[in-house]
Amino acid sequence: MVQEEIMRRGPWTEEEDLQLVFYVKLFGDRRWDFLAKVSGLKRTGKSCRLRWVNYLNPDLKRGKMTPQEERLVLELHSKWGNRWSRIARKISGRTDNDIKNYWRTHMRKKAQEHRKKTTISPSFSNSSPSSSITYDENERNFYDTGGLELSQADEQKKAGNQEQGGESMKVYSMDEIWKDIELLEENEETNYGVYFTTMGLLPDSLWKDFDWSSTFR
DNA sequence: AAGCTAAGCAACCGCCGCTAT
DNA sequence: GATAGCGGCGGTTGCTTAGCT
Repeated sequence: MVQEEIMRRGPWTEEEDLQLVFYVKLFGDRRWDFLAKVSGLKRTGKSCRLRWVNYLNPDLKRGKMTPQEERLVLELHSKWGNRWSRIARKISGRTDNDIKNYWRTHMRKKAQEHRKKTTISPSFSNSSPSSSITYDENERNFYDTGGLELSQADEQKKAGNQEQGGESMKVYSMDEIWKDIELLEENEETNYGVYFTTMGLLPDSLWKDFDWSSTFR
């Protein structure tokens, strides 16, 4: 008879957090399945890893992205596309999830600005009055760029496909869109210094109250 | 004050690649 | 070499909070 252990799902409780931290300190942050079992947490190894990597790891930075970080994300994303973990490794204290979430929000905003622009100022759109691109498609285009490094091969393939596909509607390349975004960013650049000096990192109560120094020693 | 919408964040899912057996 | 198990990654979803009407 197989005993199916009922796994807990959803938000983590403070007790679970403390328990996980304790066992990670004890056994390290590698063997997640083992950790999940030995800790007695009714969570999967994956869930434990995710909780640690995205929340409990004391090396994580909390709070809003700094302008420097934002620029770095933009730069690296234009280079690597949606390789979130790779980007995250270059930005200390930020997780792939952080960056992914940031990008999603950021791109949603940009897509909206872009949409406004195209409705207010048709010149941007190279006068394509009956553009059949829906908002969702626009949003996805903004969100899901391949990155320069990774997409070059794809772009070549796509170019070939377009030729084969014959007549296709006018769609703006990501290069065009990115140029536009970069222009926007540059125009905003002068404000960054002000934001940077006034912006602090605001850890939540857990981080304030928890004695990490004694836990990790 | 209540309702609505957007933004932010945490967590899950499915897939893929690596590794041990 | 085949394969099962695990960790890691990217995509997506859903809940909470903040801001606006």
